[in-house]
Amino acid sequence: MTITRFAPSPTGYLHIGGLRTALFSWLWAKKNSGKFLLRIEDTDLSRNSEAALQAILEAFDWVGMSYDGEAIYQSKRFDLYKEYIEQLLEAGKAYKCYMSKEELDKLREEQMARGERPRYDGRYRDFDGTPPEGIEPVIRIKAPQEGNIIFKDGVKGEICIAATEVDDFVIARGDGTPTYNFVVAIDDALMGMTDVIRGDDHLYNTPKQIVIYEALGFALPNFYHVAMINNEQGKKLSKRDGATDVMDYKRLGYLPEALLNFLVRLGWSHGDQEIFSVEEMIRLFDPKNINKSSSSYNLDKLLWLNAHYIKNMPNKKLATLLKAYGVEVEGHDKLELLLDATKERGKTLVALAAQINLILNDPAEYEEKDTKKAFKGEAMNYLADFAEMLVGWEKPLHTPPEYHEVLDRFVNENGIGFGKIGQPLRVALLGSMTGSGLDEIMAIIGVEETVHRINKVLKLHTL
RNA sequence: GGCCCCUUCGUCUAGCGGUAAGGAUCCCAGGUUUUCAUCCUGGUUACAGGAGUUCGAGUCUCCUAGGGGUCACCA
Repeated sequence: MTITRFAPSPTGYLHIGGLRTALFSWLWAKKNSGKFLLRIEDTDLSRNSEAALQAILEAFDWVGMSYDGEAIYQSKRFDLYKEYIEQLLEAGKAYKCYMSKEELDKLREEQMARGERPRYDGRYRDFDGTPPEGIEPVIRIKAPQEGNIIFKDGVKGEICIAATEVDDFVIARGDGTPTYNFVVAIDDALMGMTDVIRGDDHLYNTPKQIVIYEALGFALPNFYHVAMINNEQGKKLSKRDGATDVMDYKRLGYLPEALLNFLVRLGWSHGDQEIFSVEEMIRLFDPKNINKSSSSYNLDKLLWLNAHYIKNMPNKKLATLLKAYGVEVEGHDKLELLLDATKERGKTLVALAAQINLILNDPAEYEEKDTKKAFKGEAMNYLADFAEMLVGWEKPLHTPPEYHEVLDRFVNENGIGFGKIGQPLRVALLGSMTGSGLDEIMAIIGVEETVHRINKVLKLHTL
């Protein structure tokens, strides 16, 4: 069975890049009817926050991803790690190092001064003398001192790193708490991980973890290192580049399906296909199609995807979502008409909400330029006459075509072009010259409101 | 700096020794639309550079350049 995981450290919100690796892992597990597990990497007791964990779960929930079983907290497994440390110590595969921090710093300084790479010199590797007083020793793993550590990366191919690049790194601190690379290896092995999909920045941790796997006799999982997401300038993504918190995208009016679709195409592809439902992603995803190179993101495409998903979303669902953006239209009797008339114009839920508000409320202000253009010549007279025609209309007025008939008659009777009444009417109704179709707008707000908005304009412009 | 990884239109990407180097987005033009948007049609733009292997290279090898990652008692 395929088992994957997402292993965040709870130090902040869920990053957009983190969501992508989580998505890849999740998809791969789902595709193979396997399991996707969540592990919280909180071994650094001083940096954890419960709020951060909640933020991660909230983001997962928003995009519709969920993990199997219970989340595993590394901070609750210290006893377990201790056992493995003891085991390694007894087997002579790890040892206590009594070097003080000061000594280590001094060593590094000397090495740097000589132009060497700072690394532990192994001075306690085979130590059997009397330990110095007053030092709480750290535990170091005995890493191989020669040869290469070779592993097959599912994305990058074969990776070969000289053993000399990996020194006897610390697996337990002076206070006895285990360190990152050690617990990752233990937990991935114990949790039965078959496929580890993670960021490229972990590539150099892999040989270290392999040292642990081998010392403990664990079987290696498949590793996949996904290249980073950069900003448009090709630099590391930072807060200055805009939204990096997944939940920011919700606030900005993006749909989770659009975000996932955008993310899945960042570094992964399936031929020329651009649009993927979650079901399709699950069916089609395969890490062998993950791109080797890093990608930079560009919001244009996300915006296009978002517009696509908004356009194709059932109105009822849209109405529910819109509530979070200050638009309450669920009970509106012209709901279908209202959303049909607006959803092709709003690329985000925020923009859509603004469109809807524009129709539902009489204009708070009128665009100066459009006003000048539209309210000239006979415009005011036409508007007044049109309002009159609407009020005196004897046939029912509910649907757009019924309103269209009024407009038609008006144009014919006055012998004018559509623009003569259309432009002033649009500005009167919306406050600007762009927007949804007039027939639709009138059908949505009704005769009374239409006349009200016309009169408001007449009053303003006859002063 | 050492080590590792990467390099096709501005951006996301297809390509898996023989293609007029394809798609998407963006941008531009035209059409549809009373406006705007949608939609449709068309267009501009790319194999980082240099050697080599080969009848033939975006695809394989090497070098150069550029970019990224990593070198903790952080994760």
